[in-house]
Amino acid sequence: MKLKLYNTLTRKKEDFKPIKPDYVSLYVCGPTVYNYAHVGNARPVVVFDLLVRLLRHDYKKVTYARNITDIDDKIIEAAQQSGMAISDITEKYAAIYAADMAALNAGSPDITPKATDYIDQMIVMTADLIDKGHAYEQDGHVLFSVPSMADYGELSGRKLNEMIAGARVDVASYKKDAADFILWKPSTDEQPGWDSPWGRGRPGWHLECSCMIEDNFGPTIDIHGGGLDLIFPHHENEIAQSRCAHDGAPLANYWMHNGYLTVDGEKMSKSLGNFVTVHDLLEEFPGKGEAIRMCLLTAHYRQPVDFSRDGIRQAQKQLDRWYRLTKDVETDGVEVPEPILDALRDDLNTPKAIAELNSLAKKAVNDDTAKKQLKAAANLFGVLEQDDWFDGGRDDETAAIEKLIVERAEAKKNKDFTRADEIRNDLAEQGIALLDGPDGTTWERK
RNA sequence: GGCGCGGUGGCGGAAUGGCUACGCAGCGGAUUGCAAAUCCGUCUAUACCGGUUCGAUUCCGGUCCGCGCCUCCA
Repeated sequence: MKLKLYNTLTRKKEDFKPIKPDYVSLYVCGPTVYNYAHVGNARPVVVFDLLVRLLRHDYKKVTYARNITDIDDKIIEAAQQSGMAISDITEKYAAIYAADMAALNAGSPDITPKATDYIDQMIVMTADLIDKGHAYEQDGHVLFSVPSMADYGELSGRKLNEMIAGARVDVASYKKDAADFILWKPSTDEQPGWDSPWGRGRPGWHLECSCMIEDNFGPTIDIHGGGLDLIFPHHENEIAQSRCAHDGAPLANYWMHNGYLTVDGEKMSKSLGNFVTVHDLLEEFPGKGEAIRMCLLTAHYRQPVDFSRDGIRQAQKQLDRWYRLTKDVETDGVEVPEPILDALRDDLNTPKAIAELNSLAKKAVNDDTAKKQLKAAANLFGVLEQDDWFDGGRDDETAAIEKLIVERAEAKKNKDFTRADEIRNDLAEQGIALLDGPDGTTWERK
């Protein structure tokens, strides 16, 4: 089966055809680095990581870019409040972000462009848009002129007059039209800034993505991704900038947007305060990043996922079972079974793929080939990649546990079940479960 | 006000014009010194009202409920 993707631009599932037959270019909007990422922020990371794994399986070459926004008013604010230098803040949180996402088995993108490395390109594009009549300077600001673009709103399906009626916006005095948005804005002496034809200033939010895509890929990429909340205004404005700078060439042929992570049915967001950071969650579930990943993939990516610890526990149990089945299994040369690939090729139908994995797990009980296929397929899914799933991380305790297991075996031999159960219960209190099998006793950390 | 998404069993969550996955939990059994794990079996669902149809959970219309976006947001 060929890959099908739901395209936000057409609101339909479409057959995926990359610009070049063997190559796929993909750009996903990344974080603004001024604090910890929450679980909702992690959802697109996991979703698009899975897409990239599938694309790498099906295509010869894939280039995956995810940017880092390291210049933004929120970062400036964070610097003022903390007294830290801006670069210290952005480097610190970019590193934490990378580590937290890696714990969810989300691989590093091929390219991680930083906004501050693209200031020159942003100035060039801004000047170009002014030249082409799509932007204007006013009071030290440069604004994109939305009315100058005939088909503005194609992605979000909005019309200009409808938006203005919404009027939750205070229209700034320097805007000619309420919908116009900033390409470049002036900086005060305290604010970070770069010299430009319009004075010392800094770029607007949307511009970096347009420039990074142009610089790394050219005018048009295959897939552009991000969360649902980026459709408007961010992606709409990226399209406006890029298409007006590139004689109307599309910015991306396929636009993909993941649904929200919710908490009690409401969107998890920093402003609502109902968020849990990935960092904290990893401390709460040490060594179980894969369970968090799995939990995020239990629902189809365009559906909402309601966050709960119980969901993570459920995912963990599922993984426990798969891990037990594939212990010491090698996957050399084993192909991922087609039903699982086809489920993923159907617009990333992860629940279907998980169901197929489970049917494979059922078969794997007494079938070594199925065991290998299960592991290979799970690896494509981005799970079953840890060697220390059950005994993660605490080497200092291992010797003590094994010593108690020996003592208990001795006790059992002597029919001293009181002592044997005592050892079992003591270890259980430390979160260690003992499993008596035909070949002796093994243990798992819960 | 404008635009959009969704309501499936106790819970999570797919799919489909006819026979409704899969997982968790529950229940029964096998196994076990006990337990866990494992295996076998098993109960429960398509918000409401109309329409189209031989047949609708699926298509159409309406009602109710929940959520989102409308320049901070993944």
